[in-house]
Amino acid sequence: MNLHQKLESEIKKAVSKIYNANLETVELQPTRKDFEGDITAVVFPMLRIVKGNPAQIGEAIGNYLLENVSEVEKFNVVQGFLNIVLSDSYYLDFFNSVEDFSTFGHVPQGNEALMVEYSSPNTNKPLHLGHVRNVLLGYSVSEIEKAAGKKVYKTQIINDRGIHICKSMLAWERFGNGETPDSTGLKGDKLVGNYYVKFDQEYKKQIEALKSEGKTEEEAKVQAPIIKAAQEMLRKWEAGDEDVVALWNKMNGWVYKGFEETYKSIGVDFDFYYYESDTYLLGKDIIEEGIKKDVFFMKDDGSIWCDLTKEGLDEKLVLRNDGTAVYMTQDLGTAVQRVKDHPDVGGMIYTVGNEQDYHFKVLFLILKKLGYAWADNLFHLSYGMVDLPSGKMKSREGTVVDADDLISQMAETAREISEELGKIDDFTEEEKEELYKMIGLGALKYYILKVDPKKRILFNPEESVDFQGNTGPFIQYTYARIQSILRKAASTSIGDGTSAPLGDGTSAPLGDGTSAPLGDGTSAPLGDRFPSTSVTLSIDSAEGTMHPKEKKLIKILQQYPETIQLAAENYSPALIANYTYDLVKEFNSFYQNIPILATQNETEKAFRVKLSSAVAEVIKSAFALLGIQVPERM
RNA sequence: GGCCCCGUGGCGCAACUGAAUAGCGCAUCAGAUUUCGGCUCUGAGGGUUGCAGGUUUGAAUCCUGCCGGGGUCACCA
Repeated sequence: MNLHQKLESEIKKAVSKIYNANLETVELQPTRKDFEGDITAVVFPMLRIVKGNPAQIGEAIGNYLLENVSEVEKFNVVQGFLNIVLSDSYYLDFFNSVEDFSTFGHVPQGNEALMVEYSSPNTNKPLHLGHVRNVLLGYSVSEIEKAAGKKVYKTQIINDRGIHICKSMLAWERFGNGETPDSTGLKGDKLVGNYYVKFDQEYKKQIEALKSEGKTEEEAKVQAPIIKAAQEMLRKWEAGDEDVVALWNKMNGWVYKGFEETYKSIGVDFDFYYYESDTYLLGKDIIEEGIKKDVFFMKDDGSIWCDLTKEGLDEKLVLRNDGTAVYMTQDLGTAVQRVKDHPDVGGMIYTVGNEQDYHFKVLFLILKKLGYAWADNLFHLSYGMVDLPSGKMKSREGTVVDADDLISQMAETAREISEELGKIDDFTEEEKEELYKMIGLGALKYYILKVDPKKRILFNPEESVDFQGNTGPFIQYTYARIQSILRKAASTSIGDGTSAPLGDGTSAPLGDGTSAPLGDGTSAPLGDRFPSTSVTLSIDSAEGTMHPKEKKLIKILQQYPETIQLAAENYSPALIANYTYDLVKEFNSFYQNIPILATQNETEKAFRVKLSSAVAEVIKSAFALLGIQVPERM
């Protein structure tokens, strides 16, 4: 039982003892900044059950807690808010109880698996900024769910067949002159993407030509020879035509290689791949099953539908009258197939843009109606578009921000900034490149993940992404700085033995100059001694109090496990990002305001070093949940 | 038009799912280094939370109606 729960039950006890009433719930929240206290109990809701003056009730409960809960040191009541102050030793005990901050807050893996689908690209064009958002979200949510104790299978369904694929195949066949990634030095996905664009250009030309012959736009679109040829190619593919299938395999192979490079560069991976060419025929057996269960019905023309009007939606087609599958059929089939393949899967997350909100609403509803146990644990991780200042991104019109270009551009910006600082002049070129990429990616990932997925992002490539303030590099910088301190701490204690290596002339004047005024100026709420006997790392300096900045840091560290839990429940990397920022901001304030290595008292110094180290571990751990690496130096 | 999502200082975002004086970053202004990394820190100015009602002891948050932006209403995926 954690303290939160303990306080809750003690408050209930207090109310039942004093007022002979039973509280259903107790509202606890962190104390507001400008009031003294750590946790605040809100009295107002109790008034429904307990009659009286909120302030008096708060006072009575406070006194009860003071006597019965050892962690409670004092309290104050403001209006209907009971502000509870916890003792320093409570925080120290917590801090000392954590064995390893690098795994702190992570829950051991349970048996139930969650399948997370993300990326799911078409194989006719390279990945762009929109995919980047998708991939970052999917990967991060996977990591968060893992940390919260889920077994996670990362997967994607690759849209590797269909008319759009045939378009780039046809264009390559006609205009490609046998070009390959090797012969051109282009990444495979880029090469294929170029032919997709080429097809469209040719198609448009033909449409114009037909229009000038007096055809309407509609007619021209249907009659253009090149589109007919593409359709013919699709028919051949479906019939298993050897040449077409060979070409299809060859070109998709190029694309996959290109994709893998991009994924590797972004730093994401997958456990399983599903290909639409394998799954597009799935789902028909489910249709029959659905008819038997009366979930689906047949219309006069033989097409199969699902009636969702009772649920406030409309009727949805699930199978064409010629017996061929539609998008919904495939998704039904694929979902069921996934559980067949991996029976431990108890839920799925689909990372797909919000233009498909309706589709997934319907998909989930149908699966529920069909009675699958796991259908209650489906979540559409829906996210808004990434817009450019020029408007929407359109592959065919070349108005996209290419993922690979974007990554190298971010690294370039990182280089420019890094070189000014000049802290890594002794790095080799490769080390530098790696670092720039780490920082550039950190900026990009954080920029995208810190905002609510539902919101649209306007991405301006001109302005590039910030490196100061609430950004990835700011947090990476703080981590690197802590590492610098830890290196120094290690070298001083190893260097001269442990006896007196620390004074060395610098600490004396510094300690005097800075620590005294700060300690006094900000320590208003403190002034009490904690029992130094009961803790391994206590502070027995002259004052005998924990510095408010230290206490605040520990307080934030303590919130990490619940933050992971909350982020997992809400599928929200943004919560992790914001948490990390709060932690870092607090550390920087701590760092700026009180000495660490220059601390005179040895115990206190060791404590501060350990605290810094813990902060660094948590930064690293939290950033790993976002898929962002942190450098030892930068 | 029906349904869904979004609207918070100039800009970009928060607000622990209904609580105290709505926080933070960028930008602006004023300060801080005889200290461990100044990509830092301390402070100031800047808000009738799109508008109007309603519920509540209490609303950015819940309900209703508008306004603005986006999405979706395919036998495309």
